[in-house]
Amino acid sequence: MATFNIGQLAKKTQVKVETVRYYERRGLIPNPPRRESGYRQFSQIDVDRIRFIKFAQAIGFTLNEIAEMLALKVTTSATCGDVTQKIDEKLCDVEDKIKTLLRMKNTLINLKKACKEPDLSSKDCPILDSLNTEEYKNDEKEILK
Amino acid sequence: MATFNIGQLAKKTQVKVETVRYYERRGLIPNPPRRESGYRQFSQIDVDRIRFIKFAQAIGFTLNEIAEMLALKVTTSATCGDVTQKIDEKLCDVEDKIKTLLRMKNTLINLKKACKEPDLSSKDCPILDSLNTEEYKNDEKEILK
DNA sequence: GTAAACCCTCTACCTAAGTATAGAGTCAAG
DNA sequence: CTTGACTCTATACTTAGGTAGAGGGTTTAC
Repeated sequence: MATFNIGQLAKKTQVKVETVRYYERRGLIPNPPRRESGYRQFSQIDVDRIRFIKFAQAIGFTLNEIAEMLALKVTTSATCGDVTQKIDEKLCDVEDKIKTLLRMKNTLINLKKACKEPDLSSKDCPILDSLNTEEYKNDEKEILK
Repeated sequence: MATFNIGQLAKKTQVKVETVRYYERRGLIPNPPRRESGYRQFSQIDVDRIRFIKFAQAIGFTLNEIAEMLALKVTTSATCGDVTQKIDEKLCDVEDKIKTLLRMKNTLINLKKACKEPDLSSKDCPILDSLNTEEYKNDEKEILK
């Protein structure tokens, strides 16, 4: 089985060398065997593992959550349902974030409408002006509810 | 004009005392006058300022960006257009984030579909199993593009 | 056989937005 | 006049996910 050094692993996975060592410290990849010199020896399994980590990150999992999922893999009593439960939790997170961002978007659009005259001096800008008035507070309540 | 201590300001704005001092250090609120004892004296203006900061944060601006906007207020040459430009930039940020989250959501839904049998042992879970196969990599490309 | 490129550990640093703590001084009520 | 609540500064710590550098050893190609 082909083995390679940390630099080659980093290249294959598009990750920095320091990041690989960081993942090892965090327990996200197993402690690799070492050569006489102390050089780490990696294999294809580690490549797959790091790609999995990067994929899971890209869909919104944190490294802690990824560690939990990887732990499931070695817990023989864990079921497929344990994994789908984590997916469901993450789905809720993602949906909440989307809702919040949509509310932000609406508020920004409303602010923009309120501020249509590009040549008004900043003194007269309704947004900066709101610092001295109560006007934006409706939006504030809107966004926080 | 009524003045009050930092604790009262914090209460009115639902912010921690340390956070008020932090905002002062960051230049987000002006250095307040002090009593003989060194106690800070705040007024309604500071209440409004902190509420503005919290509002702007809630719609996605960072403290640095908020500082920039506050700086516009004192730059007499700044126009209302300068503010709408910042709003537009933030609108793009927010829209990008929404797009990314929607892609994440789709991928999560697809993963969930792939993993329908709640009683399969984790050995057979298609997601954890993907660690040893190439299967999830299509999703990976999907999400990264 | 030597120089470049690589690897090792350990420690510190980065962003963002605070939060916490120690040790000291101040204020208000009883 | 004392006690408890408040405030002051300064410094360090937090989370998350890395990144950077110092000071050394190793490997490889010419």
